[in-house]
Amino acid sequence: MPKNKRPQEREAKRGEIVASARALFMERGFEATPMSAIARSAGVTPNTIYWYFSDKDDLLITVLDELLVESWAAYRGQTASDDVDQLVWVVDGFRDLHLLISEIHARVEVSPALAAWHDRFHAASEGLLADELTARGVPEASLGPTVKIAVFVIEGLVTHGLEPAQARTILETLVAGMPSA
Amino acid sequence: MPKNKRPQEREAKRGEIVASARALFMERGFEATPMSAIARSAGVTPNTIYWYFSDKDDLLITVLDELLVESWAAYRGQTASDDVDQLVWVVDGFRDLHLLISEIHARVEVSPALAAWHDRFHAASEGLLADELTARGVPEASLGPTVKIAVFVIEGLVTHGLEPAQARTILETLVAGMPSA
DNA sequence: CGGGTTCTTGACTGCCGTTCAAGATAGGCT
DNA sequence: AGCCTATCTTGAACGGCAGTCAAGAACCCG
Repeated sequence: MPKNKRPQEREAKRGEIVASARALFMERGFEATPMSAIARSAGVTPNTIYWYFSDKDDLLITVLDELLVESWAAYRGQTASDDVDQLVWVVDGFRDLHLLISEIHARVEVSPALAAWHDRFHAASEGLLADELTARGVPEASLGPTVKIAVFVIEGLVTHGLEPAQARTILETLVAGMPSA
Repeated sequence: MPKNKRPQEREAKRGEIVASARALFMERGFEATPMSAIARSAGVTPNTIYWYFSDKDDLLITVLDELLVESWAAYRGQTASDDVDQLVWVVDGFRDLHLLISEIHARVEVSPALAAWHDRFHAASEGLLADELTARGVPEASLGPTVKIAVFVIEGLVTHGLEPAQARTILETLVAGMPSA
């Protein structure tokens, strides 16, 4: 195309690739989705994807960033009544990402770029949770460990696919055991 | 070989394959270990492995069973002073398995055999932990959720590779928040 | 010393992520 | 108008992977 191809068209095609990848990654998982399937779904040859993304991990990270931005927006617009309700809401939101979440944790050991994304994600969400728990009266001293525990429980609930009812009970027990001022 | 080849030799070769697989799986992880590397390390052609094991997952499950038996024996022989010490001991034992543990959770979604193993493992270890916590005074009513929380925290600590000191602090906070009689 | 089971292997298939070099496209410049 | 060149697309190919297959080697039992 032209020297300065209108970035509109470029971004449109790029966006289609990301959308296809996102849908397939969420539905079948990362490893189970070949580049060829993403390409087919986006109406493109596999090679074309490599013009827009350096490799499959790069595409995954782009998808994850997109999901992250949307989740963040949804979180801001969420009506958090109870403490437990808030955690339940988070777990519910992650539920259809459980395939990806498990695979991310496995791939972190093999893809430095993904490891960096994972670290950023944890830092951000733990910071958010820390604010929330501080406001709820968790003392500064035990804040760090309490945040980690909550994060690990959330991850466990999601990756092990526990039923909503059971997840709620567990989160209630978790909150009941949190240190308070 | 013979009709009834002395099972000694057969088991010896099978054992060598398992030992090689175990070492490589633990060192590099499951996905990063090709069958060819296991074969080379065992002094065998890749095809030979398929005489003893139906596929790579079958070999993995054999390795995991072996590790499980040894862990169980070590657990029985362990001197559990404190509550926290006990959990710290468990986390320490799992530490060099963190590659495998992450990969198991991802592969559970794709390999029914591995999923079955994972379920059995959780049932067994949660049963064990339930006994332990009951003896420590956790009331029957909140036993289930408390066990799940502990398991998820242990898995989180292992897969995220937290430093021993940090892990201990987190486990202390966890135990402090457990319901008591 | 044959025969049939147990074991081993070389050759192969199909799929994967990724690379490469050739081609198509179309604005900017003269 | 017509070339230049950067941008984009693709067919073909590579190397590595898990797993299959059919031919062969090994060796106890009759």
